[in-house]
Amino acid sequence: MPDRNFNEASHAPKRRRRRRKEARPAELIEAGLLEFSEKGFAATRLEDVAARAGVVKGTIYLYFDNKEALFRAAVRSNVLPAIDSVTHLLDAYQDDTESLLRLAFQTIYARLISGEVRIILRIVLAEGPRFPEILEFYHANTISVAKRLIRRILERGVARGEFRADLDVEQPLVVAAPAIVAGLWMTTFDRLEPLDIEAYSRAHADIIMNGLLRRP
Amino acid sequence: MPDRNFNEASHAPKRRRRRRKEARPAELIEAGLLEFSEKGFAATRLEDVAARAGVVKGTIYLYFDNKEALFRAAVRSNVLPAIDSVTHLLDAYQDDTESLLRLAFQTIYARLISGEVRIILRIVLAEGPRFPEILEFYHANTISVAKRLIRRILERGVARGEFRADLDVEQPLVVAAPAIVAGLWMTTFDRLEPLDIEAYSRAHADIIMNGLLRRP
Amino acid sequence: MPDRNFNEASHAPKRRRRRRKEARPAELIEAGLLEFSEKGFAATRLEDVAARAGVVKGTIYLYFDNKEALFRAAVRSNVLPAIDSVTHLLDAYQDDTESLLRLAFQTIYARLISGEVRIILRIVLAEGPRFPEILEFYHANTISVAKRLIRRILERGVARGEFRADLDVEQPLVVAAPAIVAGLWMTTFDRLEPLDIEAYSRAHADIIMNGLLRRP
Amino acid sequence: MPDRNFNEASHAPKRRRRRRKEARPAELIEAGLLEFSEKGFAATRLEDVAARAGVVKGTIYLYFDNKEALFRAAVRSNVLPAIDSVTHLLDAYQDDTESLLRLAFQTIYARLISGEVRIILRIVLAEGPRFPEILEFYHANTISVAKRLIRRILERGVARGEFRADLDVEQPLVVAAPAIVAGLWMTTFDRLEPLDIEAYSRAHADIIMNGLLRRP
DNA sequence: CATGAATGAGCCTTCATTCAT
DNA sequence: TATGAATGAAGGCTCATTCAT
Repeated sequence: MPDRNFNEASHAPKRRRRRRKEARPAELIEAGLLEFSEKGFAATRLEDVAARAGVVKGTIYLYFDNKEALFRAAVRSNVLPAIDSVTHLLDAYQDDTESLLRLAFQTIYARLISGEVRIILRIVLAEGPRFPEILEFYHANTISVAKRLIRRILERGVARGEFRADLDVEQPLVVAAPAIVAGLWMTTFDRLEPLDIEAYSRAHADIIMNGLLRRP
Repeated sequence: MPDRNFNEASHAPKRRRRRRKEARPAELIEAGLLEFSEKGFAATRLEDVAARAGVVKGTIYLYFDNKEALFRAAVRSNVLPAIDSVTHLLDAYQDDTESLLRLAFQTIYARLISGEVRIILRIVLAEGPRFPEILEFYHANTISVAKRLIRRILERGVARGEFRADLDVEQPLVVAAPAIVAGLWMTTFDRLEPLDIEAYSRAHADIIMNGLLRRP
Repeated sequence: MPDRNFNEASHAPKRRRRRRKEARPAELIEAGLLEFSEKGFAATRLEDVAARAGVVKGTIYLYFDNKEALFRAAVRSNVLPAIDSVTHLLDAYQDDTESLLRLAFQTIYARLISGEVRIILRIVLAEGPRFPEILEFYHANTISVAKRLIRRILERGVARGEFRADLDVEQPLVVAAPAIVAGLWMTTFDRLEPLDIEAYSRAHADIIMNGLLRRP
Repeated sequence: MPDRNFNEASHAPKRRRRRRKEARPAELIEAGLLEFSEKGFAATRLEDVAARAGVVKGTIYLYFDNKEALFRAAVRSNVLPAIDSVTHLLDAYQDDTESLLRLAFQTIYARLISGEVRIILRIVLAEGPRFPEILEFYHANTISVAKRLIRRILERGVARGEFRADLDVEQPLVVAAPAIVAGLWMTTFDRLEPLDIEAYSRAHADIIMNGLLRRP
């Protein structure tokens, strides 16, 4: 049970009023994210979300119009940050493209392990068909950006003569796919057959790099 | 003319719409498969499943104990056949491993396009966490078998000196991952950004093969 | 499971046609009686009744219009016979009234133990309020007759100077009540606290006889 | 669907019918008690119970887990108080045992007429076989206590030389039976043949007392 | 006569949503 | 802001009843 005893305190010990106004929804979004990812949209009960956030059911409606609004907010919440960090990498990079791509892989796997990204990914795949809007949003803000990113790396490698000249740079998804599958695996089959993420990511980088690099 | 119903019978004879005498359970499973994949388990209404199969709600219970039993049956229905065809390929193969793997890729993509496999895959990923039993079943009967298959191909390649000696044959998932991602893409983002499955699968085979083969 | 294999036999091995026509409903009534007494009217499933009689659900409708009709038939079935035997006793009796009443008690308890009577009694008490018709029927054919019977015995005892002159012969129910309670006990609390029916019926006869007889 | 109070209502703010601020569960139990006794457990519709209590169906589930829980609560509600009052009688009694027993009879009949006790008794007898738990509870808290009570009175009478020495004090049920039967009669056959409760209870006390007392 | 597949109405139960406090 | 009691609309499941075979 989270702390709920600072409510009646006349002087909030921590946050200013302006912050509090955003603190509550954030808690609800966080709680919603977890519930939705565990149960799916339809099977998630707002009562459980509320309990997880330490409030009662009705309180949710102070911040969100309805269940779907909360769902959308939850999905949107953690999407953007995941991309930016990788994007900046590329712009300023000076070294050879192999190490750049390996760096990108490292970043991706680090994020996969953290959990947030995995959860959202699974939710989007699971509920996407019923929420085209979310699908669109996720595609535009995550998938599409990530694809473009990989593609630019591929183009860079080809342009600099590092990658094979006959590479189809239009298919960056192929290059990233093993990481995506790893993320899905960790939210599904991992309990049945744990994935050695270390060895897996090494094999991923190894095979793909080998497949991309120009033969000497 | 029947001197029996001379009374107040004002209603038409109301002939039952009799379908082809196909197996009922199979029709229901088929209908369930589609509904579940569209809406997810919780949001699927048995009434809709029944309607899709041309019967009424109650009829489902003549063949399945409850909603979950139907769900399980739907998932199980199309799992087994998908594997066998590929397995046989390997046992009798005589040619070089590259062409063997390319053949395997071809088979995989052909199945992905057909739809059935894709649907099940998405359902399992989406609802898996709430149905450990199904996850287990699918893992044991599909994922696991497929992984082992790819691994044997990799081992064959290495053993015959065709693939790189330092290849980590313990990570066959990396090799197959792009195909899995393609399958998922087609059930989610394809409407937003259609995947050129031809080019994609070519790039997949191209990059991976290049990554696996020994350098001359 | 009763025999169901004589159905397709072209030559019925046992009964003539006329008998069979009554044999089936009797089986259903018997089965219904048991089910109704165990579960009550509403909770009894015709499927269970049918199974108990070795037929399928639909067959019941060949003999009874609906569930209620079967229920009525079941209740009626074993009512009449229970009374007659006692009635005849009285008419021809020559001995003293004490032994006559003791004989009646014996008969009543013998029947209580057999079960049929008990079951019906419980059903009538349980479902009576919703089936006034049955209540009426049972009252007219069983309760009322039994009451009149006891009353006549009481009157006989008073008339012959054997029973107390100030006895209220209008309340025969008081005299029979312990037997009724015994019957109910055996269908309800007996598992929790078994009734020593021997000692109980002796105490019943003892106390009541003592209460009825004239003081010397 | 949503707000409907701004529309065609000419006036009337449509205030919720707010009952007296009585305890909700108690109202529901009261309503349930009546419905169950009229229709039996299976045939009782929670919608009717709710309507009787002035709420909607769903409200019941705020206080009770399910139909059965409500049923149990209804049975329990009126059991305990019914016993205590009689128990106290015995402990402090100083007078002769005949008047003590007559007093006990009076109390019992007074309660029978009030209705609550009768209703519960009938419910327990009717639904008992399907609710062993309730049967047990009722037996332990009512039947058993009442039996012990009567027995103690009988023992007192015998010990003081007031009742016959050869009395079987192990069968107190025989002594109380006529009252039980009266209670059942009033919930079943009374409409068909009204019971003169005055005369009946007098006959009961008269015969039983006569049967118990030592002959001079 | 009997079957068994199918129907359709009904009820229990859940839960998103509302609202007076 | 937050609560919690209450609502009302579904949806899962059951089962009496029907009917073609």
